[in-house]
Amino acid sequence: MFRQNDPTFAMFFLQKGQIQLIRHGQDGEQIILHHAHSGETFAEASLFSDHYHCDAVALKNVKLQLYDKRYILQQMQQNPTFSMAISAHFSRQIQAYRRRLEIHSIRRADQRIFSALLAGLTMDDIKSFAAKIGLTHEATYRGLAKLVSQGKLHKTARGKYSLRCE
Amino acid sequence: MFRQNDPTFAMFFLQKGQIQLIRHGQDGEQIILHHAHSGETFAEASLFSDHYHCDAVALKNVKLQLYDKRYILQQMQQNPTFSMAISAHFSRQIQAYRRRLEIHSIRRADQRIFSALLAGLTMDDIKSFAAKIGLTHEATYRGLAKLVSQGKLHKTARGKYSLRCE
DNA sequence: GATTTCATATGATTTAAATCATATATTAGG
DNA sequence: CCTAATATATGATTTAAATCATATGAAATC
Repeated sequence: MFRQNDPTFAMFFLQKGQIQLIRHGQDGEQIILHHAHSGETFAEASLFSDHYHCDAVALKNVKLQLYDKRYILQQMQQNPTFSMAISAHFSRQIQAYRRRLEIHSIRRADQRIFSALLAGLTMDDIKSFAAKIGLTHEATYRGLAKLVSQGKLHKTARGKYSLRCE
Repeated sequence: MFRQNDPTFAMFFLQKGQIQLIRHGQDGEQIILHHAHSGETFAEASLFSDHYHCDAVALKNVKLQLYDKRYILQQMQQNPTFSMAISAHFSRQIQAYRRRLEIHSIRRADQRIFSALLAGLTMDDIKSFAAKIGLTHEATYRGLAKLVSQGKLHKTARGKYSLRCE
């Protein structure tokens, strides 16, 4: 999508696929800053910066929407309602990330999985869900099975689970 | 600071202390949404919501700044530069949280600690640093000792560590 | 100044998730 | 349709962090 130090031109909405954001240190080491999954926006901070500070590399075939930086900034200048909407969107993301961090701090796999589902994290497929919440897929399969046996989850189909009484 | 369902009146900057944000579910269960540490803002989303959606409870003696909601929204309406500054602040926070999530996904304690320090996470005291990165303080002490023995960190004093060549 | 409290630090043990292995169901591709 | 690749699922083993325990240095309190 873009490379570190490229001039910024847009922020993105990832409709499908997966994007990895990597920063390159001066001594050549790579730091993974973020894995963007489908349904997420990324490179928001590029709106307020001249150059991208990391690479955005597609890990799967991706489908994405591009939001032109100049257009957004212009709208923000002219249209307070637009600004407010952007800010509101950002603040909700901050909220969501804080919650995800708390979830990541839960040590027991089954509790972590359950909290993640309560928080509304989507489980498109189990392997990427496992990665999202910082567990191996094996631990996630076992945790899901445990939650089903505890009656906290309902298994609707192979690989499909739903919260009870939701 | 506030209780769930209270009408929103402000967002906060926590100068000192620790605040826990807790949501109460309908069946009485408590969900920890966030632990705010000194130097962090919280309740940003309250700017765009009528009622607080969680309790904010002080865990230590706190010192905080209060940003009046009406004033901020009024400024955002009238002053595009202000709006942009708020949005830029939010987007940087999003960036930082994403990075922290990646750090949380690193399994080896020493690597997690090192990445956190590289990312610029502050280590005011080791116990709260350990909590921030999702490790026990014991694991953190051991990880720090290992990093020192590997020559990646320098121990400047009891409980004080610094990155080499920074 | 003595005492309590807490952070730092490390040793011993337990535990649960990671890892490695394997099997089956499902999907994708030739 | 057949084969290959992948997701789901679970068993066996390893590993490293959590837990429990203990000791010391530093700061706070009386």
